Amino acid sequence: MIEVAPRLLGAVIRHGEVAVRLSEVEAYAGPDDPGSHAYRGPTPRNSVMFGPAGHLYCYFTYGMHVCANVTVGPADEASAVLLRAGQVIDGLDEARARRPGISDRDLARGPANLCRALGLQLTDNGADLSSSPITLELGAAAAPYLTGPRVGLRLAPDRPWRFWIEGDPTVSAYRRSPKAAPIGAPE
DNA sequence: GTTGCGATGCGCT
DNA sequence: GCGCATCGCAACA
Repeated sequence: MIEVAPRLLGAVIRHGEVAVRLSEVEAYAGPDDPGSHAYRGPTPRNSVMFGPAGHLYCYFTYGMHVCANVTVGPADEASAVLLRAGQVIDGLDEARARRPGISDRDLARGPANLCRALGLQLTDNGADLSSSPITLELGAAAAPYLTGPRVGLRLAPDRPWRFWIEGDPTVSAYRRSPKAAPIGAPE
């Protein structure tokens, strides 16, 4: 499933008028990954992760933000890819209206911002990407990409499971969680 | 340019 | 009750 994550780079997620070409994603590998929501087994919140691939897992965090993942593995693997950033390539006017005062580059820069630009909400949790108003079109060819540590996690931040398109200005700034262990510390 | 911190509410222990 | 896969602003360099 880690191999699948970079294939989402360059893919286009579309919700109504607005489309975003993904420039940055982050992989979460189910029950064996301390950083994953699925780490402690199925709960009502993460149940979509334990379902089939090709569905949207949306969750609410920090009292105000929504983030979105795409489930990618077999149902029992509970793996998903967090959509971290991208470029708005369609529906620019609507995306701007949702995020007044924000530059075009930053409209979908960061996982919560991406959801706001696309208009994704908690009610979109579980959406089937093959038959819903939300669709995902995979890119024809993989873009050159880089990998590095994951953003914002307290646990297991150093697994190099963040993927981004080299040189793309819409990739979010890397910030390590202040509560994460020092770089290179054992998990 | 970077770093620090408050906002805000739900899921889980 | 506590922690959080975040963001944006204020302060500093």
